[in-house]
Amino acid sequence: MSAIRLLVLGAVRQHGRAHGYQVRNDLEYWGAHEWSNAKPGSIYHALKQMAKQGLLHAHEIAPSTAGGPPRTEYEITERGTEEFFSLLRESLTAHDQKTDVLSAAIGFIVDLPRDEAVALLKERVRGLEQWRASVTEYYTPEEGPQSLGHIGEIMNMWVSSADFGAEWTRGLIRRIEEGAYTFAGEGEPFVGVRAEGDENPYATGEPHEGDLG
Amino acid sequence: MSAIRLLVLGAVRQHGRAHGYQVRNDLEYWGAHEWSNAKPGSIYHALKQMAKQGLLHAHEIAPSTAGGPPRTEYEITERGTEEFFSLLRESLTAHDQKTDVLSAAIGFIVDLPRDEAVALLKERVRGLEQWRASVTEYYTPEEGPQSLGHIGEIMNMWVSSADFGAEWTRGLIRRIEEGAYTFAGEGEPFVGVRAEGDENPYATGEPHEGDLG
DNA sequence: GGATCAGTAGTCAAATTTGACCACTGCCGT
DNA sequence: ACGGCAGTGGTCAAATTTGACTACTGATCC
Repeated sequence: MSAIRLLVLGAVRQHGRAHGYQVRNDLEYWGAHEWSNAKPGSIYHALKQMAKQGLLHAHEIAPSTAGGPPRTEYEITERGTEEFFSLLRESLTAHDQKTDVLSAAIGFIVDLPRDEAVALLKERVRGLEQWRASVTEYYTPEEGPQSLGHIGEIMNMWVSSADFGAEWTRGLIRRIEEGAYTFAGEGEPFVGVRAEGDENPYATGEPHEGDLG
Repeated sequence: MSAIRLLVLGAVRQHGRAHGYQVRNDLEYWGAHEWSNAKPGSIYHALKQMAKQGLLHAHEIAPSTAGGPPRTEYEITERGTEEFFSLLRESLTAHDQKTDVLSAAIGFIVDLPRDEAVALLKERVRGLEQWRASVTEYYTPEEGPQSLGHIGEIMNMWVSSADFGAEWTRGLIRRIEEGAYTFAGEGEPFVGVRAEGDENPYATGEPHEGDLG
């Protein structure tokens, strides 16, 4: 699973109602074009697809206020909301995911209650630890570690990554448990979208030096 | 860029001449189905595509010795070899890549001379350091770090990942400089493919507990 | 007053990826 | 002697992703 569906669902959800370009802009505001495959084509495709699947409801709208082709506005449905939370929970707990999925999930983590967020992250750590154990056991050949040659470096990288990921997650859990950030049901939510007309301080036309590709 | 082209090119190259199923098997032997998108469809597609592009030469071959449809055998061309090394160098140095690309590159690193491998990895470290600097500078808002809210955790994750990646790479450089492994032009190369009929100790039908997905 | 550039909004063809499926062989148990 | 299953070798349709492109508005430059 790529991160695009989660990102798009979450963006539409925060707006209540949004057209493609708005979503596109939010994702850029979040830096998502730097760590995920959030290209225009993917976004519009995801919107259409999820509308077809009943996760979003499409409103055909008159020509836009500011040039360009007519826009379609989308609203998240109940099924869409369920799907959003399902994706979010899965993305937070599953260790076997690419970085972009986790990044996206962190971006929406405050849409969950604080307790649940912590519980899910703890499950993530457990998963990482288990996976680390199973990899080291499974890929440790009887002929000694040298029989793998440099291929062993790949295993080494996985295992180290797992350790790093677990450690980082523990840090995040600690911060959340100590009261950082504002979670669902704790009053004024964090505003993660720009108001109309607000300028985006992080957006530049071309990806800046240091793009994640 | 995904890792599949590098993997397939490298596999064919090591065999001298290989059919799709052989490639498929090598990749499984390397565990690539656990950390990359090396599914049958992708592999056969990549083979055909690269044959069309002149990177591989396709030999139409009689029905296989062991059941199933007729096989096509592929041989790497000169252009294919150039492409292989080009992809390999890029994958080793570029910090803005997904893990699967780096894993694949590590798997072929010994196809380079030792000096060059070290140089490329050092460049990787430089890239990571620079990128870290540019991200921290670029995404540090004037209103203080708290203005980003939990979104700051995403930046934090990137930056920590960069630090981890750099540190891991430094470790690898150290091991290589200390003489580990056998690189190009240093005699008997590491055998990374199974001989025909050899059984694969790491293959199971279903991905084992702890699949990277 | 025309060129051209940045911003708004989205489309399209081509390439790639996914996941399921086909067809055949040989072996193993009953 | 025959059913089923694992292994061999690959195809296919559908979904997704990519990268380039269209088309329009408003402002700015010279």
